[in-house]
Amino acid sequence: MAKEPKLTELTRRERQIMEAIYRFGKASAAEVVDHLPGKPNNATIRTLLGVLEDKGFLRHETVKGKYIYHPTIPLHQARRTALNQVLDTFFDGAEARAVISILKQSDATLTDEDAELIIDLINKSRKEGR
Amino acid sequence: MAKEPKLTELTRRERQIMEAIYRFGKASAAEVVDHLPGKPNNATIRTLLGVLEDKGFLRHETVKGKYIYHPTIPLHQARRTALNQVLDTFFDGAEARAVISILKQSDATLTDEDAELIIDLINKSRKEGR
DNA sequence: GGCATAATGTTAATTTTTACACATGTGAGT
DNA sequence: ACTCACATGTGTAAAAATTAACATTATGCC
Repeated sequence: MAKEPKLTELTRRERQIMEAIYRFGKASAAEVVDHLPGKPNNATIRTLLGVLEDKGFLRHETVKGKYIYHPTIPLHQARRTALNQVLDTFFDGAEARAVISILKQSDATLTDEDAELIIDLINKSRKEGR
Repeated sequence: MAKEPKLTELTRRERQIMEAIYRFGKASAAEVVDHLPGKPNNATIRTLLGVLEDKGFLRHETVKGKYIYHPTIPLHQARRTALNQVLDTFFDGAEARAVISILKQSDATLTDEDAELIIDLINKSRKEGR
């Protein structure tokens, strides 16, 4: 079993697998292999799929004898975590807030404050640059 | 020596170190240790710093006997790579374009098309949601 | 200069990750 | 039901990553 899976603490292959599955929403072992750099051995991927399931990142359903894996962490939550990580590392506060605002469109509703901030930033960049 | 360093192909620790250094712009071995989860041994970090330098991700200058490490890949390029990775994995086309547009503010100037796209998306989300 | 403090480089050992061979199980068509 | 093709699970081995011990070199201050 697992508790509180953290997508940031995966090994390289594990991460590659999770990314592939998030891209497609779900995937079988063979499908994961097809979309992974280096086309690793099928058995290798199955091992790691099992590990990821144990760690609580994936669950599977059986369809005609095939295992179809799904992420347990919902897309909207995973994307938020992944993006926060990137923003914290590579962007400063104002830029990060602007990006976050845009993203709220998918999950929830943009607040007026968010929208104004973005518009301000856009106008500012228009004046300065060019 | 190195050739074409790819930030996406780092080990977990290596990645953590690079992230720490991008946050601060530069860092000594001791500073990296302080800001890393688990506070790993100083010697461990120095080994990895050496590896990262060999691989071409870092360079260092000597200041009063201390090594200060700097990323070789400039911030604007690293952020673009990191963000593209996240966008490709977790976001669909329209969302991704909107986010990218915002980011252009830091590197270059926003184009009119970019700005309009963002404003459209904002207005759309305002109408729909709420 | 000489000493204490703090930095580095190197090397080796442990732990973790990755890979694959082999045995077993499931499904579709004949 | 039989068989072929394709899935899966597991145990073992190889490769890679991570860790830290030890020796060396540099700095700052008396």
